[in-house]
Amino acid sequence: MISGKFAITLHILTLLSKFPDDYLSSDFIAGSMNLHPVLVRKEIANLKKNNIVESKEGKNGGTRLLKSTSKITLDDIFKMTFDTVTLGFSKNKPNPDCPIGRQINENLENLYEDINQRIGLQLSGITLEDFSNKF
Amino acid sequence: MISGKFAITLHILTLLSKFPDDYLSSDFIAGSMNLHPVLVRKEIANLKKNNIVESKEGKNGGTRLLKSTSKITLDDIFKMTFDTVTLGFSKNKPNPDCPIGRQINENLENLYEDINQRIGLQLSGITLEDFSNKF
DNA sequence: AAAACTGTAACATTTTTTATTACTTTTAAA
DNA sequence: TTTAAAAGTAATAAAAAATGTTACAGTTTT
Repeated sequence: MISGKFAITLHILTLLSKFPDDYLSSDFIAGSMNLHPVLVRKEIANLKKNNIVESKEGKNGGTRLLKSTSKITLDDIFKMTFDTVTLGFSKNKPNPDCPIGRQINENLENLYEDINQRIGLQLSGITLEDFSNKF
Repeated sequence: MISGKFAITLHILTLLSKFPDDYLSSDFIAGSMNLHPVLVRKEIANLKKNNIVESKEGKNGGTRLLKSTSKITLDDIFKMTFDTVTLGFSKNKPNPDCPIGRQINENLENLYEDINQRIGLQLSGITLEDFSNKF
């Protein structure tokens, strides 16, 4: 999965930020986004791996934030849910005998690296707290 | 089609820039990227619509640049091949009774608009000539 | 013990992207 | 003046990616 992860994860975290003391169930969270609870749990698994949230199993279980909303940036979320933003590559092994084909992907890669650096910089200036305050 | 268009179009234009006086056939171009000629012609149709290239039908026909490589920026290409860069949305109609669900897409949209503005700014500083010179 | 959860793998479905075919039109050259 | 080599384009097919579902094991509270 690539697309969707960032938006789902940010949605989850925004919800958690509004109830910092409660364990929210994947069913409750899924209800807010009209999504299957299993997909929510998959993204929560990723958040746990990154020590952003903790979960409690069993009855009355659920998930809550581990870190302060002011200590989580959108760049953190970007990095843990998205590889890189790209505008596409030449995917069918371009002709190695053509000087353009031979180098196109390398040059695209360089370009996209720049783009991603700028996006990272921008997103690192926005905390989950900032984002959550918009609601 | 969304993905692929930018990379394919940039590849086409880079090739054309290396032979500014020749009409290159879609078959020749497709050969450089190991792609079906029909897909190449589709992207060329888009370039023609934007007055970047012209084509000649019939035997010995093909496509060539209409504009100077120093007058075409990567932002021009971005704008004509890509809607917007996003990190995804909540696509299943999030719950309108949830304050987060109700507003999530609007807030994501705002965020992505910023991202796209910055990408546009960056790409507008790179001409086709600049890019082509890397080969 | 029952109920309400999480965790996760396997599988199914849907959507998007990419590729192909088929056929029309145009032009240059033999 | 016929043939070959090209573009243009619509319709369809195939492949890949994303998303959704089921099923079931494990955990914790009541």
